[in-house]
Amino acid sequence: MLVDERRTKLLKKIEETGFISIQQLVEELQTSESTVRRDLEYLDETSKQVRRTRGGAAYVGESITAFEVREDRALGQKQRVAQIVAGMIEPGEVVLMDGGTTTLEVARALLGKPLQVVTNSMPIVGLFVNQPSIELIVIGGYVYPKTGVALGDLAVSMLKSVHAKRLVMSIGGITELGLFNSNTLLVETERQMIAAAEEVIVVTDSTKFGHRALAHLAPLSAVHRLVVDGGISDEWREVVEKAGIKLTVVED
Amino acid sequence: MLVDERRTKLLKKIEETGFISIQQLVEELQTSESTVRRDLEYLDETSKQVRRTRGGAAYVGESITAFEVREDRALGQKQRVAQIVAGMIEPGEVVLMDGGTTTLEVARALLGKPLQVVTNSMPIVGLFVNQPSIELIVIGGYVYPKTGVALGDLAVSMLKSVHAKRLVMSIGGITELGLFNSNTLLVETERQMIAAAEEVIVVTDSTKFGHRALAHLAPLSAVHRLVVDGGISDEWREVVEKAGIKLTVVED
DNA sequence: CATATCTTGATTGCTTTTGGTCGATATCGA
DNA sequence: TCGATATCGACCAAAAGCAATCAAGATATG
Repeated sequence: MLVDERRTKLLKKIEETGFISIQQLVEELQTSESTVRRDLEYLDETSKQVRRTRGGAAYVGESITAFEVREDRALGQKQRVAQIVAGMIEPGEVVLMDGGTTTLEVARALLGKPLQVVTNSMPIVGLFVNQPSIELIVIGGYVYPKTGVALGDLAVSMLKSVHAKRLVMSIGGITELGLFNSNTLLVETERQMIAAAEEVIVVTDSTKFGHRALAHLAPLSAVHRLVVDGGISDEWREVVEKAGIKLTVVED
Repeated sequence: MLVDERRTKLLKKIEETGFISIQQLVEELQTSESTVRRDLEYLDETSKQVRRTRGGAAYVGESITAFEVREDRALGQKQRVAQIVAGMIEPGEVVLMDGGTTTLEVARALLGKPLQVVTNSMPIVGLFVNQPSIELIVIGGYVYPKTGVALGDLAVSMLKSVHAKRLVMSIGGITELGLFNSNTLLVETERQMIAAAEEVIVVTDSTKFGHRALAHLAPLSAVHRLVVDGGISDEWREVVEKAGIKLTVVED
């Protein structure tokens, strides 16, 4: 193999992968470690697209390759569901928002829309603070560490003095007996949220159906709308609709 | 795995979670405890976004968005003042924390110390959420946009049901007439904070002396301690000490 | 054809990185 | 308060990576 040919191949490899080890290059180019080192040294000096690092080389040029594209796979579904829910919310409304990763996605989809948002979720607070279009009211209380949600008596009593048009909430499980969640303090708080809202929108994924969690939250009759991904079975569709809930299924 | 790659991943993990244990990092990065320690040590020194704490590492950057970055000039001084104030606070205490850039700096200096923190400042919430050593109680209410502080009736009534050992608060101005701040809603909330705390620590910079702001907050007699930078004049020192306030001056 | 030059692969010490151990120190629960 | 446990920093030996060097073969040059 010619020198230039080998170096071109090498550069291409680095470009493709972003990172590559010397060992890997030795194998792929069928040459010695010394040669690879020398080639890298040369490319590092001349091309300015390659940076040598201990153990290999990295591509630092103007990203021909999709560096960041690796990350977004499973998010697609949740984001589509979130978009649908966000579309249900009218500008200027008062929206009560529960914690959870799905509701956080909904919050992202709401960015830019003029709203009054009431929430006990610190991640959502972090998202909305300094958003000029959003008037933010935070529900205080003991912040549960893992989820960043304010709970407890303080939260409950504070919720008693607010009122919202819609509630967007997520759940830990759902059966014909109603909604479930895993934490009794959380359940207590969420009950008060339901009491404070005119319309209750539950957003969940289809895997939650048929699962009960530790604590019973509310009967199905408390829910007005439910948004779920396409994985929901026909049996559960029927259960939900029989309960008088407006069901929206977001197909893949 | 390459060194830079590993450190990048590590930094990302910390950023995502706010706090992460060494054990968790060992598992997720498939490396040894020693290596993780060394990487953390490196990141702690260089990146200034990461702070090592016993058992893991915490993200110290502006995790809750970059809001109002007027921490320009006297930053170093502010940090020294913050360190002093943080030293006044014993592990295990209940601390009530006001909003403001100086108190935020105090909060940073408190990272890692086991405490119960009560606050209405969303930036501080963003800093402490996910910190295992800190039990966080957030004061709810209407979130004032520019500063990210919860105010209003809801905040006041919630403050009525809490009690704290110490209050760390900042002010807009101070004269012999007492403390001042620029926002009546804020003043109302801060008055309730003073009522809820056993010891009131005011932290400020020397430029605030002699300036009145829109709203009178409290007389000097409400203050127990005051921490200020070295720029304070002898006249003001005397005024403060005459008022029975324990004065700590942090020299440059 | 002989010689000079270049390239390559292997070897050799040297440095960096790594993973484990050990005593010291901090934290937590009784 | 006092042990039990966890975490830490310092140290060390092994492994990995590196630059420098050398010899053998290829290629170019006269």
